[in-house]
Amino acid sequence: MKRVYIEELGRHVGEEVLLQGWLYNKRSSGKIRFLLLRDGTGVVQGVMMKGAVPEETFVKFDDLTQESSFALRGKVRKEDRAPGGFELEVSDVTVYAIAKEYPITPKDHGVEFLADRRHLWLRSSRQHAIMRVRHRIIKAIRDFFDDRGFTLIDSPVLTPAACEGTSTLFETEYFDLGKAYLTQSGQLYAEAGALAFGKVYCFGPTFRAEKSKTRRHLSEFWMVEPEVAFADLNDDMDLAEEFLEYIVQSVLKDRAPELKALERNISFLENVKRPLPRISYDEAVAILQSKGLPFEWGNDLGGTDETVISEQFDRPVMVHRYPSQVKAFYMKRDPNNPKVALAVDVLAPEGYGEIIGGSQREDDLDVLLERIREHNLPQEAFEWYLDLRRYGTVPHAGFGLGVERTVAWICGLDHVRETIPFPRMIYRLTP
RNA sequence: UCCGCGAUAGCUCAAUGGUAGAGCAUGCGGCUGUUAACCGCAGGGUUGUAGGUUCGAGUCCUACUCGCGGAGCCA
Repeated sequence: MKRVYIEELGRHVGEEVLLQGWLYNKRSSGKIRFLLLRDGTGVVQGVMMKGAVPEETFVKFDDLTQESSFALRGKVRKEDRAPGGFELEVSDVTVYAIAKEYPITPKDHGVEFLADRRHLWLRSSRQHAIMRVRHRIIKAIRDFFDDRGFTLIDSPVLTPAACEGTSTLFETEYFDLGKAYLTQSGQLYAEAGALAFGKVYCFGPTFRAEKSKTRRHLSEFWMVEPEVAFADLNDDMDLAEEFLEYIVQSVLKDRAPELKALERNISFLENVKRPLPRISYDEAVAILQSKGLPFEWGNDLGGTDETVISEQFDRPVMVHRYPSQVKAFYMKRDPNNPKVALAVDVLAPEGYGEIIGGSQREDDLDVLLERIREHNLPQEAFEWYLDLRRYGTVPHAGFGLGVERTVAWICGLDHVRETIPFPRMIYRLTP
């Protein structure tokens, strides 16, 4: 008998098949019994009628508890009354393991309870939908760059010093070489890659030890960072908007059932097409002040400010040319206005905040040396980075996209903790 | 680090300072098309910890612990 998955049942109508999985739920009406089997690709109900199957098969229903592992054999039937449109006319039941009392019942649970059981929570349909969207987003990210001639140059996780010298890092002992830090960004290494390969991206986990406690922060999160040689800020923004359009349209095309299961209103997502609006920081400040917010030129945008600005647009908005004082040392200043950096942040709609941060990089050796001194960074730690300016420096630019914020936005979640299989937060290291 | 909110059955939550309850889950019974099925019965409690006020505290007060949200910081 052929072993099949639930998602392919439509191709096996009328056939006898074998399905293997776990008990999602069961219902009985006396002489007719329904077993809901979950196999990771979907849920289907098996139907048994008393008298139509041997009594020893019929009573196996009584033993099965939620999440017990078992197999069903039977004939696939199109059935409009069944969830999913198909059901299995059960001829045999094989029990593999009876589950102990399963803690996650089909009723409501609190966030803390579920987070403590994240390893089980992943079995639920909502988490299933989120992880399948996450997977599709990551595939879109890789396809996008792979199809455009980018080379994957991953950056190290263990680094000798802070990349940007600003945020708090996780620290560890590294043999006899002193302290090492978990990376907060692969960008500096991606720059080396860009000057070696022209177009590169790195994609991996990054770490921040800030004691942030908000719905937008994790201690460990994934970031993809493309870097392109012979590119300026406009090229960078062109790439970012094409990239976002590709990601969102890929998810809309291939994960519509999952978005529906998440009850996501997709109208904002359907709008994500080029061109995306581009406004300068100065224009953003004008918007904030026109809304009566007490915002002064020179400050960085806070969470509320980002929400107010993004509400003015029906799709992600790019804010460029921030005051250089609030941006990292490696960002090139605008030759037309040295007070601002050639930086861009992309703000997602609906208050999801910054999902992309990027810039054109400082490519002049002397200027970069001055920035390192201004930021009180140890020059010796950056000598290799300065070499990139000593040996054939060129204008180059790149950006980083935070995967979890992107998943939260596309899925319409209210917290990034559901966007990654095992979230790491300030007060949570397990499971 | 600061501000706010919270902690009662395995879970989600009720309970005017006066006998701690319901739904789900679990066990038993019933039901020939269920859709988080439904109906009946049963078991299940040191009300986060420590102290205080009171004739009497789940409820009021103090401290602490843990969690959640926000601010700051950051992406």
